Amino acid sequence: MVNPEQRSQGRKTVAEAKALTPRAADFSAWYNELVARAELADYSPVRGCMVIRPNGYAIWEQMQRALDQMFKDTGHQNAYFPLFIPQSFLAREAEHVEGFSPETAVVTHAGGKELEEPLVIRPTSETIIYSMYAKWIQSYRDLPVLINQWANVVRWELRTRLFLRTTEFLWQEGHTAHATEAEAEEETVRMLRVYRTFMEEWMAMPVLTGRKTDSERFAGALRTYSCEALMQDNRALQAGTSHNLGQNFARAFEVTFQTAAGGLDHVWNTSWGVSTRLVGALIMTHGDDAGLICPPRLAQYQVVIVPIYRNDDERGTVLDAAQRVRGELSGAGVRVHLDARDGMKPGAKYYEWEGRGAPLRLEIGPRDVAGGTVMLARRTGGKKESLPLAGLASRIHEIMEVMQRDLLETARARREAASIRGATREQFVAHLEAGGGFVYAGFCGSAACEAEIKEQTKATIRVLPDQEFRSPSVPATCMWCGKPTVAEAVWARAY
RNA sequence: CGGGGUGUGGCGCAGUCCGGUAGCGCGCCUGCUUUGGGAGCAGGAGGUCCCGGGUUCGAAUCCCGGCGCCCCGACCA
Repeated sequence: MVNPEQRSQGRKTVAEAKALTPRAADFSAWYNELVARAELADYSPVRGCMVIRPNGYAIWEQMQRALDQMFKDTGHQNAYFPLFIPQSFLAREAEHVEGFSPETAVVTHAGGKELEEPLVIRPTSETIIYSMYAKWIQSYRDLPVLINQWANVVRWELRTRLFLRTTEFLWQEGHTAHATEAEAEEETVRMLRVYRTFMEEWMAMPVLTGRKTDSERFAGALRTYSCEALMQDNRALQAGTSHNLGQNFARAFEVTFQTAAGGLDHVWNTSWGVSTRLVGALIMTHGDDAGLICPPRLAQYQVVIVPIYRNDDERGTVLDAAQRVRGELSGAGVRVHLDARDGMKPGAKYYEWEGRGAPLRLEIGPRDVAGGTVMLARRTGGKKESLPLAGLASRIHEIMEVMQRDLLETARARREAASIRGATREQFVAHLEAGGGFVYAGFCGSAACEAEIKEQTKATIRVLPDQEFRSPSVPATCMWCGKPTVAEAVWARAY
């Protein structure tokens, strides 16, 4: 017996059978299918954990490379602190322990015995790092301390999504110590700017920067700043944070130093981090219904060469030519891959590399070999074009630069189209109902008002925007309660 | 933890109502023919039907009890 569903399934075209769920139909299904299709990550046997597969890890490695250089350029060194933290350390800073206790994993047994003091698996490393800084810092001459670490952290999350929120994730956490509050603030803002630069110039992802309200502040920080991006489903994603920790941890861990004047003072700390969540941000910023679109600067392979041939003769000459092109591009600093798999039709390779987000594809067949040309296809669309072999590498570099810029501008235009400014309460609610996006409006500064808005609309204040993102004019009253505005705020429903 | 859904080859699903020993699409393997946008034909591999009990001559299917996962709510990079 064949029921109607089965028959219609049997009639599906190949394209239908293999297509991702379109973003417009179900954004979250699209995201999950894309991650699987592009082989970026897979679910692990442990709930909430993920395996980052080579294609996904390659993107993270590119991110790491770029960020690491930026950290070094701003005077930071890398170090490594241990995974295990004595449980009592977390408890030393009141707000911090309250913030993280519910989501820590704790080791109580090891070596076949119960431990005298349980060990927390780091959810973040402030406590272990500042306990060490207490040993290393004696004098103002030892300051500033500018250290970063690349590490894994564990937070026992209830609801997880690959890359966006997993129980264990990879990140970097910078931890600095300074002699004055002003210096710490300067560092906090400097690193926020580094993140913004990275997100715009490498990820081609536009972000708003600004300060978090107290309710969204990092547990234990004086002030938290963040970079906020808007995904294609018009939900906001916190992409990076930078905290001015003040002297909170310095007091808890007695990180003191002798001042030039001979006095004793606590240091001023900062911490800042971005995580593998950025891979999720990249997917949801640029991906389309065909799959991932990776900006050239972060792509594992910027150019993929697909050879086309009909018989062994052609195969020989075409592969020969393809290898020469690969050599030339590679020599010119282009990350290039020749897909020489036999027995797979060119079209199938096109779809596969499009799904994986490769920015550029070169097709080389007998006609191209004869004419001394290659056929170029861009992942971002448009007609294929025939390019002469002469000067190919520099042409490819130009095209990648244009593509990198266009991706950023397209994303920025999309974000702006989904943003409204100077909103009233009615416009705020209507905008969220209509699909969402960023809403700029007047805010009275009251935590109670903020909480009520969150409860009733699910929208949170993403940031109190930095100067350059503020609106030319801001309503004089809070869009929700009508009391006088103390700051402009940007709301959105968020991941 | 509350509400809803779901568990069947690697992936997506049908079969469950009405019990008879498992099927479809994609993927995978071998061979031949193919290759400028997801190849065709032929042959083949692969399943504790989530787990444990029960009912029955017989259970993917019915009953009881667990567990996992997904979605929606309270927390979060």
